[in-house]
Amino acid sequence: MKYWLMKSEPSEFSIDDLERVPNQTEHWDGVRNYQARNMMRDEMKIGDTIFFYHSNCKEPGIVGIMQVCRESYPDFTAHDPEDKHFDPKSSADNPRWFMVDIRFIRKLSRTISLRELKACSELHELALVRRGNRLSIMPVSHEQWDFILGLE
DNA sequence: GCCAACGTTGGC
DNA sequence: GCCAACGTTGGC
Repeated sequence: MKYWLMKSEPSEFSIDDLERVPNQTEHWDGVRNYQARNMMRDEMKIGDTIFFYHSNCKEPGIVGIMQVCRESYPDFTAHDPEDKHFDPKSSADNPRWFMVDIRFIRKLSRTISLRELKACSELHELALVRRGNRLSIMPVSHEQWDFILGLE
């Protein structure tokens, strides 16, 4: 089983939104970055666990845990001209973008902030805290996962 | 709202 | 294939 971190702007979709959604399950649509897509498409497996990260907000940080409950399939929002993430270069016949479904596991008892994560020498290899990082999906090692949960 | 750091696009 | 221009991300 692998570990991941996925970012979402809480003004778009927050951990509270995920907790409220039917079955507490949602598709992770809208990823339009090849590196992130490749990880979802090729590496994410059912049962992998994921940190839910709030980005571009007042207190950026890890706020919860979720789990992969359906492996990759085409991101159909790319084919809807009305959708914010519409991509005319993707089609149902030849999809360019993929997504997985994820299920809410739990909220953390507190936000583990980016500021706090940056201050931990144990996490210097984590893509999230590396300079200029913009990846919206990234792998987390088992050691990093346990360390971060130990901060809670 | 600013802006640095990226990724993508497209002319050549 | 290079690279300038442009668009986006996301912390601050």
